[in-house]
Amino acid sequence: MDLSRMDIKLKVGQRVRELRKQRELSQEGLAYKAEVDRTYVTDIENGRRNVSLEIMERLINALDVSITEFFNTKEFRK
Amino acid sequence: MDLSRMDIKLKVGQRVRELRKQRELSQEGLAYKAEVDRTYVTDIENGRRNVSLEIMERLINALDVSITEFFNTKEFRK
DNA sequence: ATGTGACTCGTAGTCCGTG
DNA sequence: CCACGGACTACGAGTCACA
Repeated sequence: MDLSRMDIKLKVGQRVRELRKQRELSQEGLAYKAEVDRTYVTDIENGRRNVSLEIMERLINALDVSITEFFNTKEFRK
Repeated sequence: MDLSRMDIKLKVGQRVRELRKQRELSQEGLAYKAEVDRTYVTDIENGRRNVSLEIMERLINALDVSITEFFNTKEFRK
């Protein structure tokens, strides 16, 4: 898979899923912590939503990671 | 200034401005490269807009920096 | 427990100006 | 060159029934 050409929504979605699983959270659990709808998390993880900064912040906080860490993977390094 | 409590929109706005000035671009020049509206860049830099991922990607590309690097500052490390 | 289509409603994002 | 405002359109936020 060519990471450099993958859509940013997909990259973010995969990163959310990766971190969520590391924390052993369900989509429902993450949704609760981030105060968003369960089905919205599904959409985000599957790259179907063009999320805004404020939602990103809530997800990242709920995943208990810094913004820097969230984007510190090879997928985001181009 | 307490960086940890500063809103993500303000942090992003400041980072855009910082990188834009390093590149010696005007807001208009950046807007042109990122294919967004001139007035929208003003609002973003001043932390008034809740930008989406796709617009973020366009701005970051226009600033010629990776996503990882964009968020790799102490403001985003919490 | 996750995924999907179809919604409503507010705001993201554009375009016209001003000082 | 930048900040700001008004008016507009497109799309993100947020929810639901159903699978």
